[in-house]
Amino acid sequence: MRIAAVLLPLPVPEAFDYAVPDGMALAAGDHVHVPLGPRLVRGVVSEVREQTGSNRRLKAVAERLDETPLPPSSLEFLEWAARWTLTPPGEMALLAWRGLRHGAPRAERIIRRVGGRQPARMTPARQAVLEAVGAGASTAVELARRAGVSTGVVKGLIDEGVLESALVPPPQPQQPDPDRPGAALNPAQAAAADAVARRIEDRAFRPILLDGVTGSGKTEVYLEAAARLLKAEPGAQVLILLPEIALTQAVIGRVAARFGATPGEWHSGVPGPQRRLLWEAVASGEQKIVVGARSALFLPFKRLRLIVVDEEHDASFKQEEGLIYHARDLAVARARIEGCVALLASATPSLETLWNAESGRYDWLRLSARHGVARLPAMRLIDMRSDGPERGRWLSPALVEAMGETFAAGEQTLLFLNRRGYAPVVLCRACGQRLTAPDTDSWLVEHRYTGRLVCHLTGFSMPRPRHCPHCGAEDSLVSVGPGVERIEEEVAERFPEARTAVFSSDTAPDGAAARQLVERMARGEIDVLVATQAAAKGHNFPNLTLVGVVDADLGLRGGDLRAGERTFQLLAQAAGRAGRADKPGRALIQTFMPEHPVMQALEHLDRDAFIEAEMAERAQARMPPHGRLAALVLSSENPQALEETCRQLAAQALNAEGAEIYGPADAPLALVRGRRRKRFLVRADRTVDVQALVREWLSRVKIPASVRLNVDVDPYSFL
DNA sequence: AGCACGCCGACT
DNA sequence: GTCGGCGTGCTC
Repeated sequence: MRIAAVLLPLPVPEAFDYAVPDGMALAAGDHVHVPLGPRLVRGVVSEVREQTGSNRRLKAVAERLDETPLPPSSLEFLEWAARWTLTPPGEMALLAWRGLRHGAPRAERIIRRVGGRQPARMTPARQAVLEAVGAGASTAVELARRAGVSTGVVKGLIDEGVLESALVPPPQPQQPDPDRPGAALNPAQAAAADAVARRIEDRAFRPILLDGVTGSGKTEVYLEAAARLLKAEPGAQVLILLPEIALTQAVIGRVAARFGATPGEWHSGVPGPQRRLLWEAVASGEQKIVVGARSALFLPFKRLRLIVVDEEHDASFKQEEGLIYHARDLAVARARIEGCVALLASATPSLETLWNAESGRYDWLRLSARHGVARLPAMRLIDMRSDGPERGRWLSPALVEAMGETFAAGEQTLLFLNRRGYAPVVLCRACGQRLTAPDTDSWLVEHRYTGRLVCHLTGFSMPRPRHCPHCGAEDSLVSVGPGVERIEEEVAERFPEARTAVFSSDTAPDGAAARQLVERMARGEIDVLVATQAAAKGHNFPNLTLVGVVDADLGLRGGDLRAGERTFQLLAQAAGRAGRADKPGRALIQTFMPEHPVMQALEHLDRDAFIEAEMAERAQARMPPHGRLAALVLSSENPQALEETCRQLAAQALNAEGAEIYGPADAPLALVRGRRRKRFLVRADRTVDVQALVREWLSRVKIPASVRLNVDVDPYSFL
């Protein structure tokens, strides 16, 4: 008798065994329905083996589903990732077949013009429809929406034979043409592309760091390497991972221009049916190039030969909610399992990656020259203790003066402040209380455009009240500190003639809105753009010559491990926006601690010195990348159960050689949505298997159902 | 995650 | 005397 191990989307530590009914052809990777208690659930077979001893009576697999199976390397990757992140393997597997939740898109009914036929009677509504349809084709609903008329007008034109409707099947993946001429590469780019291509030809696992300053042309390098791969091996597949959905459109455009074919697009914003189509095309090998966010890592590639992790240092690769994983680390693991190249690209690589490059575990390719004639911006620190603005203002005289010069020259300014909304804190002048979301410790942020107070942690929001909710005083609430909206207000006061805009996840909530803002900026329709990190990444504004960092110290407060590293990366990237074309740029950085190593490194654009100092500090503290961390966050609505669980965990904390367990401590946000939160931190030397240590520790303590435990291996956020 | 089992308050 | 609240525990 044969046994199938089946991964089920449950919080259980291993696959469940089922008997394979006689005559059922079943293999690893197959999708099945199996009985679980009183119900039938869906799962994926991880292994089929012969029964050895008849120990237990097993239930039988109910049904093999007619779906594309997961390829063996996908399964292997999932199981490895589950062990690495201490996630139940079935829940990890769910990420891989989530793309199958929807059916494939059905053939779509589209409307198009018939020859040059004109309607017998022209009306303004009909005119609008004919203009909207132009030479292209679209659905009736979409067409009517664009023309601003009802679908009845469209129908009338169809009846008259001016328009016709036709069924078009969903599009097939477009095949990239690697023989199209690419961009002309400078010698450094050509050498790097050649080095990557040769590693790919080795057909072996190899991580490569592509380390190049902003504007040095890293994208061209990896597209050229991909072209050489696709030419040599037409069945090869390439995955390009990006930290944010907002960046996908730009890269998709670059890929399309290089290869004459739109790549597959994978992220949460893509509609379900389209995702199903891409999933199948990736599994069959039809889809050669995929551009996506971190979850694209779980696609069922048939012959993955190159994984690119662009902006590899970006903290957005760390998934923080639900399943917690770092897509960059898992990308390297997937490359190892596939036996292929992982190319990590960044202008400001993470310490982890630099450490691997320095030790020779990764190849290290450097691009130093800025592409074309552009030079790095002139950096200047502004000491806010001596040269700051008057009370209630946030822009220093030096920055305002520079903005004036820039504006007078007809050039653009980017003011960078990584803080959404109008004011980060609202407090009552009468009682001194700060407003927070219900049953939560985090402060409410004032958003003046919408007139609401918003909790950025829980999503709670309310209209700005007239009375203090604590003491009832009227008109006593004051907004403390600046957000991007407040900076824009100050700019408008100081430069009434300047055209201003705010770029944050509030003003550009989706890709389309972001693209629109970027285009307006690129066309020169905005003089001063006030932006959060949403605009710091990857956009090129030729007429932008001044970058002002409003509060450079923001990311350094709160004292988490990577505060310095992250601040350097973010601000170096923001400053790098200035002066990309032939105009010299400058960056002014407002700080209360100009002597801080991060500020010194920024002023002198001396990344290497900063990295060296930071690395030495980490080595001293035996922190990553010189050591490893894991965080356990326990939360519960029941304070007694939480206390008791923490007490037991603390009592069972094992003292292994080269590892320490700290805690329990109140998590920095000790109360979220009515749940109290406690935290343990494990620090270990690199020689210690942290996952095994945590697994062993947790096996000794029974966690009651009322207490939720989140294990975060290699934590990034310290909330 | 579901779903059942199990032990204490308001109803025909 | 039952219906049902959700706390606890198990599912191959």
